Amino acid sequence: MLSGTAEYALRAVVCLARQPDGQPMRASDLAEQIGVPRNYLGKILHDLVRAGILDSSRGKKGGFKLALRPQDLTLLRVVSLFDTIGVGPDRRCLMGRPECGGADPCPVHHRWKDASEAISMFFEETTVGDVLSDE
Amino acid sequence: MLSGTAEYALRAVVCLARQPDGQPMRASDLAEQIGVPRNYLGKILHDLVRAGILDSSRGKKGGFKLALRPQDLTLLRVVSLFDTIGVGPDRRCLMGRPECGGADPCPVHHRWKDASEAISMFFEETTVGDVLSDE
DNA sequence: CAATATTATCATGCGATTATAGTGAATTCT
DNA sequence: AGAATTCACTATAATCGCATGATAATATTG
Repeated sequence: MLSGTAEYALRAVVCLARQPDGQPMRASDLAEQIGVPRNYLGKILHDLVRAGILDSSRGKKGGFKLALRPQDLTLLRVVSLFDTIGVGPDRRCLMGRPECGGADPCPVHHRWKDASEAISMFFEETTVGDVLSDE
Repeated sequence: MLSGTAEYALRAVVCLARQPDGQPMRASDLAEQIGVPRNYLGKILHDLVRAGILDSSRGKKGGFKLALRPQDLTLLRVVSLFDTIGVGPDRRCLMGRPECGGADPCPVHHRWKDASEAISMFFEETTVGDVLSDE
């Protein structure tokens, strides 16, 4: 449902959003806290920086921090860097019928569309702020 | 959203369900019809046989056929052989909190559950018979 | 029984994802 | 200035899913 890499990214982002005053956090600490191999997490964090989701700073008091307010960062923006969520524009019918679309849907087309859109909507509409809301 | 293998299996099963009188179909014919590499499909079909979804017979008039009535075969039973759909019993929280369950859900737990259950429900409640219903 | 057709199974290659190692560059502190 | 710390980047290895090909086992037919 979600690749390991995407899930790591999500946890890292949420963990950073919990930092008081947006204080930066070192990659090693982050890796230990969320249980992800240190070097691998480094690569993921770097991807997040290049996407503008995180800011990084080097040196003694450096680390990673969120570049946006949590409530402005959707889960989709994080996850879509690593996975393709939901049914893309070129996604064909579940049953492999190329002609299955608006005009000539297969019997299960609508039910499948509803279900898969529920997933897309979740990632589109949920923000990191929502995840934090009760802590 | 669904692995290639699972999708192949789904198409093969649907194709077999369309056979008149449950006549067996050879792996090669099936492979050609649904556009899947012959040898690879053989492996998938074998998996379906071991799961009790298909019957196979060797020799001159052999082939594969459904072992159940289409309306008694859910898509979940086919797909779950190859993919894990939705949130299984041991599936941890989306955010990686081991304690996230019924009693102490994280803020997005319910929304995530609703969305992912829409997918599970689709596969659980849709049968091969449903897919065939308009032909 | 022999010939043939078909599934069953194993061994292997390929590519994407996942993970590791190591070097270089920037920042901070003394 | 110099040392320590930390991210940036590249190269490489390990793992897994996907796909192919060849061979063995089994059933049907005559």
